[in-house]
Amino acid sequence: MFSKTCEYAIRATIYIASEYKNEEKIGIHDICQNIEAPQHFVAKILQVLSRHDIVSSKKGVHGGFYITEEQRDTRLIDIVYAIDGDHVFTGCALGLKQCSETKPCPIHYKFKPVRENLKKVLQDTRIRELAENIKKGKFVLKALGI
Amino acid sequence: MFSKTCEYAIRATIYIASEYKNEEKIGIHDICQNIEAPQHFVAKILQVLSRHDIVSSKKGVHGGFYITEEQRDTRLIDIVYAIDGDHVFTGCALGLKQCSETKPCPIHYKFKPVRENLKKVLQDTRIRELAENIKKGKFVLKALGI
DNA sequence: CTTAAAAGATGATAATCATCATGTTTGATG
DNA sequence: CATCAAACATGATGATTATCATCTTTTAAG
Ligand code: FES
Ligand code: FES
Repeated sequence: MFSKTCEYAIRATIYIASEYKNEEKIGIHDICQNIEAPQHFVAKILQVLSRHDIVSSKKGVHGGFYITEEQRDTRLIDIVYAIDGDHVFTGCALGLKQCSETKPCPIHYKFKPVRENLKKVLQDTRIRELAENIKKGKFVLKALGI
Repeated sequence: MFSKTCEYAIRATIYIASEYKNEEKIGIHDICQNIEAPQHFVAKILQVLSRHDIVSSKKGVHGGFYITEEQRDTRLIDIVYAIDGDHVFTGCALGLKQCSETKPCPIHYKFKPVRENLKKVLQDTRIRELAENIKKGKFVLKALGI
């Protein structure tokens, strides 16, 4: 559904939002350990998110990643757009060069509700909410056990 | 959503089903021209579909690909399983090693209906129906114009 | 029974995506 | 103002996916 890059981006953002408080920035090492992801790769991804104003960062001693109150309102769809682009929403499910309402592929109309449903979910879901749920322990950001 | 391999697989199967009649097998060249896909690649894919009993083939003079009446009842989900496996249905949307109901990721329950909807569509759609619609000219298998 | 046209099989190359490594810039702190 | 810990930037490697090429097997037909 999403690229791995995008999966890591979402998990990292949620983790930062769930951990950040009292101005204490979160280090990349900490992040990667808690979302079980490769450090260098996630570092690169977070730089992109930072440029897109989805997370914030600070260099130097006591630096790290953090998230502002406004950024907590980021919707999942913003992250998907920033990383994967709009392909999943506007591309043809069967790979035609153009997804078109007038010259559609055979499954266009069958897929439309699926895609609209997906889009709606991503549009309606904000980082704030997901981070709260992580804090409450309702959900996890890495597989437990083995 | 699907791999390119899977997209080509579905398009090729639909094309074969829409063209095959009077025992005249369809050649790979014909197929690829009409679905706008790379010939060698699709040839390889069709061999896999053939082994999975999704399409049929015959070697030699007047050989080619064709589809039986039973094979026309193939559901899209069968093709997806044959080519892409079950990842799209059972994998975690955020890339956790395990998608789990008891230790889910933050978007598990939000995605559940999307995935179920997707699965239902793929389960309910048969090649026969799609091929009929192509014949009627309601849909296309390659982008028109530029 | 030879030929040629077709799919089948296998491996090679190319493109894309994911991951790793290395050095540079920034900024708090003593 | 020197130091060091952090993110930033860029490029290199590795893995996976997509595509291409070459040869083999099958089979209708002359
Ligand atoms: S044309 Fe294929 S999904 Fe719209
Ligand atoms: S745990 Fe992530 S989708 Fe089920």
